[in-house]
Amino acid sequence: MADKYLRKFKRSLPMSLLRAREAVMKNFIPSLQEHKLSAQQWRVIRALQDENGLDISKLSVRCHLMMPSLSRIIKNLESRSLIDRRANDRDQRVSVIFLTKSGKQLYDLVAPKSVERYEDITEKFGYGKMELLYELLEELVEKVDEADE
Amino acid sequence: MADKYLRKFKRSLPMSLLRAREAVMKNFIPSLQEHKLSAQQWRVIRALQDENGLDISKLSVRCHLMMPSLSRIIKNLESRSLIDRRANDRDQRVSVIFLTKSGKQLYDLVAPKSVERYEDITEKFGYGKMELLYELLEELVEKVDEADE
DNA sequence: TACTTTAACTTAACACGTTAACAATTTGGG
DNA sequence: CCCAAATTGTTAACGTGTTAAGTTAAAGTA
Repeated sequence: MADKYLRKFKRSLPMSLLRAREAVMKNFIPSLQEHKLSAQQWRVIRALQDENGLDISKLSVRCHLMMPSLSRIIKNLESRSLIDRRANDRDQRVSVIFLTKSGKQLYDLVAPKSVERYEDITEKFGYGKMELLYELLEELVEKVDEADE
Repeated sequence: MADKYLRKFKRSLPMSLLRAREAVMKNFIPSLQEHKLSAQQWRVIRALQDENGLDISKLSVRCHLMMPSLSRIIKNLESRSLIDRRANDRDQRVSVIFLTKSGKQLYDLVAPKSVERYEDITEKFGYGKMELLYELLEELVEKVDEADE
C-alpha cells in the first residue's frame, strides 16, 4: 500500500483499450468513408441487415448508441433514403425502422470489405489470441459491472 | 471461405473493445464529474502532473488527443485557472503549458480516488488477467499497425 | 534579403457522447 | 372515464472526434 500513485498512460487500462480500438478502427474506416458513412451509421445499417424493422429503442441497445445520438443518425440516414421509418399501429409513440432497397445495396457493397479487414486482422494477430482477447474482454465487463460500488 | 458474412455485434472486435472501455470508464467518471472534469481534461492534468511544462504537440501525443480537441480543452482549463500557458522564448509559435497551484490541488484531490477505482478493478478482474490483457492489447496494436495495407 | 516551405497551433464545420428538459402517447389506478 | 405516472422518442446544450482551412512564426533557399 506504499505506492498509491497513478500509472502513467502507457499502463492505463482505459488508454490501452482506447489505443487498441483506434488501431482496429483504422482498418475499417476508409471503406466506410468512401460511402460517407460513419462507424455509428454503419452499425445501424448492420443491425437492420441482421433484423429489419427494429424500433429505435431496440436499435439503441443493439448498436450501443444513446437515444439522442441515434435520433440524429436516423434523421441523417432517412434523409439519404437509406432507411425508412413507419409508425407502429399499436403504439403511435414508436417508430419502426427499415432498411430501404438502396440501404441494402449499400450494405452489400460495404460488408465484403469489412469482412476482408476483419480476416486480415485475425490473421495478423492470430486466431487463438483473438479468441482469448474476446474472452478476457467479456469477463472484464462482467466482473466490473457486477458490483458497481 | 464459404461463409463470408459479418459477425453480429456480440463478436465484433471494435464493439467488444468499446463495451470494455465503457464498463471501465464508468468507474472513473463519477469522481471526475464531481469536479466538472471530463475524462479528456483529466488526461491533460495527469500528463502535466507527470511532467509539467509540456508544449501542446507533446501533450497531444501523450494524451492521445487530436490537436483541435486539445486546443479547446486547453482553452477551457485555462479559463478555469487550472493550467497556465507561456510562450516559448526560442520559438514564439509554441505554447508551453503548466499546471497552476489550483490545478495541482485538484490533481491531489482526484488522483487518490482514481487509484482506488483502479485497484478495485484489478482485484475484481484479477492481477494476472489484467497483465495478460495489457499484453494482448499491446500486441494487437503492434500487429495491426505493422502493415497498414 | 525576399520568397517559398514547413511547423505549430487555431478555427470552422459537422457528427457523436452525454445529461437534462420536453413533447406525445400509452397505461394504470380510482 | 379521467388523471397521474410511465414510456418513447426528440431537442437543447456543451464537450470531444475528425477533416480541412486559416494564422503566425521559423527555416530553408535563391
